[in-house]
Amino acid sequence: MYQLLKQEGRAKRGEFHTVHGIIQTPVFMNVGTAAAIKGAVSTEDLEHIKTQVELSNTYHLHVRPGDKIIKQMGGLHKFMSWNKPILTDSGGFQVFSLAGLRKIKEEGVYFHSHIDGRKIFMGPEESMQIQSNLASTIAMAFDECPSSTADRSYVQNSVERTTRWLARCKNEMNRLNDAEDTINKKQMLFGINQGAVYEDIRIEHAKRIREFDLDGYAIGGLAVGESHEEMYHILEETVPFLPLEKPTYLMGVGTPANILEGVERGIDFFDCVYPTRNGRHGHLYTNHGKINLFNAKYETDERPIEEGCACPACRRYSRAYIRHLLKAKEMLGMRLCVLHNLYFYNTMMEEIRDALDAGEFAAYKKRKLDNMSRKN
RNA sequence: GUGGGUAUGGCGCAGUUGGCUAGCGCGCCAGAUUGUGGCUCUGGAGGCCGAGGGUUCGAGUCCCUUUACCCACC
Repeated sequence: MYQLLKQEGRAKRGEFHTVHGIIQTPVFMNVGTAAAIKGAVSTEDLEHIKTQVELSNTYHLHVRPGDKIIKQMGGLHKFMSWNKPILTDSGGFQVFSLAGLRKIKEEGVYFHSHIDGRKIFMGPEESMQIQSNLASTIAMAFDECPSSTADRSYVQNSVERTTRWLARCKNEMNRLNDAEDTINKKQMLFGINQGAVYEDIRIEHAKRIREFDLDGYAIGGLAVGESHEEMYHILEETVPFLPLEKPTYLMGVGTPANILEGVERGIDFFDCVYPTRNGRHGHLYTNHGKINLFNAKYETDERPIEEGCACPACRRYSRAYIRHLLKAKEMLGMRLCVLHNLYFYNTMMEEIRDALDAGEFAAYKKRKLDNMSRKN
């Protein structure tokens, strides 16, 4: 159940009640594709860096270790020892990101496993079954994410198919939630809006999927090659056609600036690999812009990544030390960097919520953007 | 002391029978990366080839001298 607490312009401040606790929005979900945040980050760590929601991937967990094994182990929460909300991505995005390894048909998608090459079929029903086995808090509908450069007729057909798939997802989810051996009988379902950069297709699709009365609505297929301006424009045009009384989720986005712009346009949920992937590569977010710890100028830098930061890395380690760890390929280096970046994102979301509560989001956003663009 | 070997950008090396603005890996520097295949990709800076002399139209490549280091034998 979503409760809209406050609005500032189109920006929403809300609470999303789930069987695994309340999610304060806007929120940034921390990406742990294979039931783990890459970089040797434990779920215990997540409790220290303000993580509210963990995100895992249906496709990856289906391939390894197998959703049936996870069900046997009591579901994803028990398996990875994390009792707060988990959102599972449907596997739909892999249709896009693993392009070349797939064949899309009306019934679903044929993949080749990136692990061992074996052929896998996944359609709406399979995706729902897998996600039900994983027993995540929120399941995502199985969709197709067409390329941002796909032509109009392709996108039109693709989106119509995604709508048909959504109907099948909802039916299957209802059936599974009623089944006797289902772990999470209150699993929620978010639908996904598509339409590439064609605003009329986006709007039409938004109207269609809201008729399904889902638990939340995502906007997919953005930040895949189009410009930031196009992305913001699509958000401005599309979000107003999604129900205000339900959470909105901008999938796969993004940079801190993207998130601030997204919040301003009415987005509640975000997720992105940036803080984790960039952390592993030594790119660290600070309030004065991004820094690359691999740079030689940090070789003898005794300062923490960011002065005043309370994350596990900044509390006791210097840039010089962490740089050394990264260059020596010590796991601890990645770990500290990922922790810092996630802490940065999670803290920024907290600041955004506080600003919204105080009715000062616009001012906060401007200040944050100004600071981050400053050279240091 | 004798014999042999090596000296080419920060490090490790390629450089054919001497021939265009001397390459490569790593490193360094700067970017990219948006529902993650622990990656990958894209640029950039930096050597006049140990030093000196000679042969030649032309030498990192041949000759002489010299210096440093390595190995072996005394």
